[in-house]
Amino acid sequence: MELSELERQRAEKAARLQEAGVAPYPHRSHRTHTTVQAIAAYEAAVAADAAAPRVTVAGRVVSMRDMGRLMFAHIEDSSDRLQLFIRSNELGEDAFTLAKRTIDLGDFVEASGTMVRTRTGEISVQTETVVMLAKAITPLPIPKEVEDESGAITRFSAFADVEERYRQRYADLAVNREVRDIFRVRSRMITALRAWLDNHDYLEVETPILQPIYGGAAARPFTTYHNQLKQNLYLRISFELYLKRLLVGMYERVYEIGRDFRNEGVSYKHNPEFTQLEFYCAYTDLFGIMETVEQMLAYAAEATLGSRQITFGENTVDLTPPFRRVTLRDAIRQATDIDYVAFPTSDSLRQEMRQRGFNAASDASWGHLVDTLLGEAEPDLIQPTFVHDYPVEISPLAKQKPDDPTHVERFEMFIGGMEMGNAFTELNDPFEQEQRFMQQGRAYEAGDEEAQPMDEDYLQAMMFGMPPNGGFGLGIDRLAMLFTDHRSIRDVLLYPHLRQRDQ
RNA sequence: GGGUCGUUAGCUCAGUCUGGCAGAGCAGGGGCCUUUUAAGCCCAGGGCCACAGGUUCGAAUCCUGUACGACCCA
Repeated sequence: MELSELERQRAEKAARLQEAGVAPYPHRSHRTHTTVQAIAAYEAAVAADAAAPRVTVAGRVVSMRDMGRLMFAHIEDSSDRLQLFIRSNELGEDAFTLAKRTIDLGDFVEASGTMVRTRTGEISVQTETVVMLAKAITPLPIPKEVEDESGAITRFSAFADVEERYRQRYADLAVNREVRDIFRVRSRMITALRAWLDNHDYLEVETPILQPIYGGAAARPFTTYHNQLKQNLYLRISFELYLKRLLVGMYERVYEIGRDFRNEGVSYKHNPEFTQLEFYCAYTDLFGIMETVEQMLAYAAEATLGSRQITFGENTVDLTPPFRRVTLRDAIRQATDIDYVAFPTSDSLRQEMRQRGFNAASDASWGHLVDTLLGEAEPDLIQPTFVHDYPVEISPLAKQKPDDPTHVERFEMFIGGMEMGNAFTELNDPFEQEQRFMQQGRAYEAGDEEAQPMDEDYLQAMMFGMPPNGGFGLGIDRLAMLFTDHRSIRDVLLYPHLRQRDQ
């Protein structure tokens, strides 16, 4: 390890401790109270007119004010901050000097003493012993901050470099408490979704991440190789086909929460690996799924945030059922004035789009052009909206509408101007499914790299009989963006993908 | 993939337009201080100005390219 000047100074302090017979990295802590518990214990003692409690607290040193033979410091644990009131009177001359000379901002320490209120009124630990728990060598960019009467915190030169925050998330989390809260909300949200599904007789399952054939979504996969089997494998792009096989196996309600991988661009709403929730339910259809999703999301919002109204940027999103329903045709008509049904070939639709000033790639299929048009409508879909009835060309796993075989029973759900989920009345006719796969194969031959490959085993499963069912896939990261009011998927991923940097 | 902007001390940033000794606050080091909370005061440090090349007597600054990132567009 090559140490910087500041790191070298701190390493010397660790050595100084060792010389004084004190371990800079002792094995154990003897904490009796979290900072929140210590404060609560003091307030309870005051209320009961009892003696102030003795505590041992532990945490990271986040501020220090050296007054000579007296010093103030704040430590922070995962519950809160607490002031240490450290005097040579209590510690004794030698211990006080050692503490002063060896403790830096960022160190983990443990302090024992009696709870007191200082002259300015702050509840503190009147420290009798202070022990190093873990010496920090690299200085953390711990900002100075001031809290006003309303509790609002003003930060001075906070650690804010976005790239460094993502690359060294541990440092970001260590110094930016509000970042820690993002991932607490994310965790509570997933817990709530899981609880809702568990309480509605859904079985949580785990299906393969390494797959011999990828499928279930329109995306390019990551490819890997199994050395011993001498076989190419793909990282899954969705769980869909494996979950629906389980309905053949007589489970009626299944779900999985896990990671999907798509070999595509990185953006504020795309990461190469992302978390997905998919569930499938037998004996229901697209419209049953809509109601299920409404109930599940309303519950998740309430359980996570205590409200169905969610602040997202300048908007307030209301997750109270029912959600708005609009056909894809109407949504696109409203946003672009184009009725794509009137332009049933890629050439005619492309011409119409270009005439009206929209971008239309020359090599795009008709289905992709419709998808491009939907992109025009997307930013305005702020309140929860089920956009339903999709062209069959871009929906090879969904069942056709009984009265219109050019369209399928499918919806995409939009909230906050983002696509959040995708659902079908699932196709369970093996002969029709085979035709759809073959059509996808032709699309692939024509250059559509996102077309879905034939999956013989999936067809075999369906040949045994698959009950009618509906299914739904939800982008967990995007829902987390909504729940935490963040605009970039990177803000809700602990370790977002970044390009590798030299050194 | 294209465009715009950014990269200067451990952190947050000036300095770049108009080329001329590398700056501030915080953090760190030495000293003073027994009720502070962005504590205060005194002293002395700390730099591959992202990287490579070019122009120039002289480049953090101008030009070209590269890397990484942010935002916008596709």
